[in-house]
Amino acid sequence: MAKRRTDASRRPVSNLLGLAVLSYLTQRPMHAYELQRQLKENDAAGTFRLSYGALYSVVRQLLREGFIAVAGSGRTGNQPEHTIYELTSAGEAEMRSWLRELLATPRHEYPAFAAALSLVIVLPPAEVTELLRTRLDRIEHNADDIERRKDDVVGAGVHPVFLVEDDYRVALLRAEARFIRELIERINNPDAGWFRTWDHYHSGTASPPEGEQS
Amino acid sequence: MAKRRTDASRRPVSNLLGLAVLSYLTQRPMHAYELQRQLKENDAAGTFRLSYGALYSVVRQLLREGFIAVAGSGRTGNQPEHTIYELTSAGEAEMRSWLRELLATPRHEYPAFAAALSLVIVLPPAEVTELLRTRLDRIEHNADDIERRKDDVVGAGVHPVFLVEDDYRVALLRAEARFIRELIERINNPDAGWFRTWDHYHSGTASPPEGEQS
DNA sequence: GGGGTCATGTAATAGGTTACATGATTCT
DNA sequence: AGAATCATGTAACCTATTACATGACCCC
Repeated sequence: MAKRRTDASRRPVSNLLGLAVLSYLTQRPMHAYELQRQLKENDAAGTFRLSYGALYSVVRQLLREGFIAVAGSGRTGNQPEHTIYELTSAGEAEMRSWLRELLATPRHEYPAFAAALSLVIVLPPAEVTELLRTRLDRIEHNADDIERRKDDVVGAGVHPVFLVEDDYRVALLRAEARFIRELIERINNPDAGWFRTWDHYHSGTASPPEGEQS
Repeated sequence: MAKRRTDASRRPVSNLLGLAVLSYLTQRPMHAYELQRQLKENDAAGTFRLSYGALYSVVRQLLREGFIAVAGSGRTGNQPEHTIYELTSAGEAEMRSWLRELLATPRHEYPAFAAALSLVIVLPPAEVTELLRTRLDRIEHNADDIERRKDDVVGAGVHPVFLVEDDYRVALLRAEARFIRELIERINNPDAGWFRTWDHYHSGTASPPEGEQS
């Protein structure tokens, strides 16, 4: 139960897998391997970065912070024995507070595509256009896949409230697709004069990416 | 120059800060502190997760992989001496290949909000609505801020091609705002029957989040 | 001339990823 | 009966974050 928040605003367990674990333990006590199985079944793997090593890590952390506790041990068949964990009341409080924060407060994230865009000037515009077309295709396929899968699950009787993350993903992917289409337009519209800037960057003594430089 | 890719598809330096460093070094050799200054000036801090510790780490890795090389050392005034790094041709190749990949291939990311949405059923719908309203507000402010800042910079004479990341961010934020508005509608539309599912989850022996369970 | 902030890093720690281990089932 | 996969973890390694260090310069 080590309380040592350097920064009062940060949570003692920061990995979001921890939140998933807490919420799954509201159902009933489980052992680590079972948590993994459940997470996989609900393909939470699309939402949480899930690896068995990480899972063990967060379970240890949750235990250290007193958010979960050992509820005994068990064994199935002749498989290795395993430790069973249960949610504590501190853990339930943490889960709620964490969820509230995540819902209400947008956090600054660092999508890889934004990074790439910020440096895009180092590649020639024709190549960039080509690469963007490829991405556009893939993005649209991803969105279609998610939608299809979701429809299947809903068709199988699951209420849509359990699949809002999918809607969210699709909304973002569609928005990205629109953005890319417009970007391709802008790059290749001669009136916008992007080619000139590009050429200038490549020929002269280059000014830095994003460079507002003398 | 340790080459040890367990998985052929993964890059030996994975931190995106490394890409930024490579691209900045195309301009001229620099030392680590100067890189940091440049990155801050172009507020790349909004795009790359930037901390001085991480920067040093990445520089070491790039060096180890032969993507950059020591180009001597220098000193300004009476300040501590510093090591100057330059881009190698391997480094330039890596930078281009990396950029191409980032542009063409969408990578699966794990936004915190998606995680929260996937567990949203554990909070009562009225509270969720309230929290979402708060987020909506903040999202819109964020988008406005980015746009304003971008307009300022463009107004100061920088070509928009150097600020596409901002457009991208704004596009995603606006899309998220739309999504949240619709979600609030859906939650509170009695015809959609979300309340019933919610209540049922909270009353009975709870079924798991996302639960397609017997 | 003392207090802050700039310039330049190093060191300690903790978190996450990956590889490895090993007995039980199940499949063919 | 041997191969593959399941069930259950532990250990090693690498990375990233954070704290600490220390001399210069600058402002009041």
